[in-house]
Formats: sequence, C-alpha cells, structure tokens
Amino acid sequence: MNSPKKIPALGYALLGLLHGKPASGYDLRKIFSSTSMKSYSDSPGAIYPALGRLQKQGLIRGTIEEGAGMRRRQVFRVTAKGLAEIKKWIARPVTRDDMVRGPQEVILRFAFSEMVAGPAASVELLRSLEAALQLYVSSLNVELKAMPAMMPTSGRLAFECGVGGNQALLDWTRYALAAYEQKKGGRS
Amino acid sequence: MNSPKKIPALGYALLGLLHGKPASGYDLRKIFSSTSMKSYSDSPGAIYPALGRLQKQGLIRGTIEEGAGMRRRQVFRVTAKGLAEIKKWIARPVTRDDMVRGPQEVILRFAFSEMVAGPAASVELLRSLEAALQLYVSSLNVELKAMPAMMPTSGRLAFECGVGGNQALLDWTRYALAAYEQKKGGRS
DNA sequence: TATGACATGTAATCTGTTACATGATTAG
DNA sequence: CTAATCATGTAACAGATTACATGTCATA
Repeated sequence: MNSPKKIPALGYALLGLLHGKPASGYDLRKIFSSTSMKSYSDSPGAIYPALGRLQKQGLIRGTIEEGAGMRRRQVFRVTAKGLAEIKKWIARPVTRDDMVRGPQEVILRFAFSEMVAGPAASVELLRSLEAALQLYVSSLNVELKAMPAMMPTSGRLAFECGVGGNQALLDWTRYALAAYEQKKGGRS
Repeated sequence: MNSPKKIPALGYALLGLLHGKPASGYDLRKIFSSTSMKSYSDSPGAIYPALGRLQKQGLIRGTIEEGAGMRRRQVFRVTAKGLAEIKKWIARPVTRDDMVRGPQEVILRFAFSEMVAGPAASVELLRSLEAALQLYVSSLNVELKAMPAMMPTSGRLAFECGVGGNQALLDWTRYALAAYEQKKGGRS
C-alpha cells in the first residue's frame, strides 16, 4: 500500500494500458510483443513482478476469472489511487533531463494523456515539451558550433544526428499542437 | 580474461572513449556528466564496476600513476583484445531490433567508427543502417494505415512521432553518406 | 586549519534478463 | 493421444542507482 515509491517506466506503461482496458498479464505481454511498444519487455520475469508491485502499492487490483470452459486468468484493473498516479505522471512538466534520456517516456505520457486526462492535458504536455525542446535544441546548437574543427567526421555527424533528431521532435510537437488547435476550431 | 561475454552499452562507451584517449575513472565520469553523452551514467557505482569488468575480461588495462605532487589515479588503456572487440561491435550489421530499442547505440557505434576502424567502416555502418531503416519505416507506415480510426488523437499522434523520428534518422543517414561521398571525391 | 574539489571505491537495493517450471485447454 | 498454445509464475544472475565511505591535495 506504500504509494510514495518511484515507479519505473514499465510500471507506467502497464498502468496506462490497464486504464484503457482491464487485462491479464498475458494480454499485456502480447501487446508489448505484437504492437509497436516493443521497446518494453514482454518477458514474464519483468511483467508479473511489475504487476505484483503495482498491486502491492494499491494502484491496480487483480481479480481471478475462472469460468467453466475457460482458462484461469487474473484480470487487473486500475484503482482510483492508480488513476491519480497516472494523472500526476502525465501532468509533470517536461524537464531537460527528460530530453537527455530520450523522448520515449514523454511520448508515452502523451500517448495516454487524452484518454486519461482529456485533450486539455495533452495540449498542456505538448506546450511543456515544446518549451523544453526549444531550450535543449538551442543549447545543442551552441555546443555544435563550439566543437573543435579537427574532430573526426563521424563524431561530428553523430552529434548532428542528435541535434536533428531533437529538431524533428520539436517540429512534430508543433504539428501536434496545430492538430489540437484545428480539432478545437472544428468543434466550435 | 573471459572474452565471450555480453558487454552492455556502457562498456562499449567506455571502450570507445578509452581508445580515443587513455583516462581514469574520474575523467570518464566527467566526460559523461559534462558533454552531451549524458545519457550514460556518471555515477561511480556504475563506472568503477564497469571498468573492473572490462579489465577482468582483458579488454582494458589500468596502471596506477602516483607522481610526486600528484593525486593517485589509475589510468586505463584499451588492450589489443579490447580494440578487436570494439571493431567487432562496430562491424555488426544493424538489425531491426536495434531500431526498436532506439538508435542511440548504433549512433554511438558510428561516432567511434572512424577513429577505430576508418572511414570505410563508417560508410559500411551507414549503409547497413539505411537498409534497416528503410524496412522499419515502411513497416511502421503500414501499421499506421492499419490503425483503427477511432483511436484517440494523442495515440495516433504519438505513433506518428515514432514514424517521423525514424524518417528523420533515415534522412540523416543519407546526408551522412553524402558527406562521406563528398569527402572521398574532394580527395581524389 | 578548515573547506571544497579531486579521486576512488563499496554496500544495499531495485529492476530486468534469461532460463526454467507448471498445468490447463484446444487442435489434429 | 500428443503437440501446440494459453497462462502463470519462480530462481539465478547481471547491471544500475543511490547513498555512503575514505583519503589526498590545494587554497583561503
């Protein structure tokens, strides 16, 4: 029942998926291995212990289904406490560290944001991401210009890859914001 | 001295840096914390054990420097065996799994490739990356078109982010290849 | 002489990987 | 009946994080 623990990325991925639809450990493994969420582990040694931890923290609750002509399976659902935890996760402002570690976790937060907390939360997250990216990209550009000219070509190109990747992400962020603006406009 | 063990990404990052210039654990920590390689841990609890493992495998060798008026420090150098290991790592063909896990490790390989194995190896790696990315991007596009239309906006946008990021990476790969072509042409 | 940066490490804990183990149900 | 798939889990191990521990050297 201890809530104030740090939840790893896999835990949030599980919470988000379970919020969308209650599922068993096996269902979740199939999602990770068959869809484009393959960056998360689909191994039972990762998922079952993770589900156990989430349950111990009171964020999900599993109920064993054992109907006739059915295999025994335990279906997990997000509790009210779990939902609050996801919302807090989504509402976190995007930091520079988030950018350094790579955008995957922020994008995961965004992917769940609309279902969990509504379009306003999605837009909020995008704005925070845009701000963080602007600073990050410009600092990378400063670093790029300061790089010694005698550096090997591949080193410089690799750095440019990082700059370009973050710039592409920034472009996407603005594109996504525009999509929400349009959606809003279309409704009114 | 056991060589046929799996080396984690941090180990290769250390090997590559040490190949460029012999350094102590503290030097390496500073590189990770001050330059744009912040995605790797700069904590002593990660780096010193990693250096110890590499040394036990015979890939690096540390010598204690203790001159007068100098603090004691252990400087590590890559051995011949270590160099062979980096080369093997760089020459690995790029797989689909490399793309799923994210391009960071492949880009790291590329960053070191020129210093360690020469421009021909860099070009070879880029070609392998280009081939892997073409397949990966087109399969993502197929998945995108097959996505149910009723999906929440943020889910679809997040997926598009992944597609766009990989497309940007593909563009960069071609740009890098062109840079090497030009370099070659400029010399002849 | 005391403060802070240099330099190296260890210990506890957590998470993920790999591999193994178990049993139920369905298809051939 | 037997093989494959469904569904769940455990055990041993490797690696990273966090926090702590130790001692040197320069400088104020």
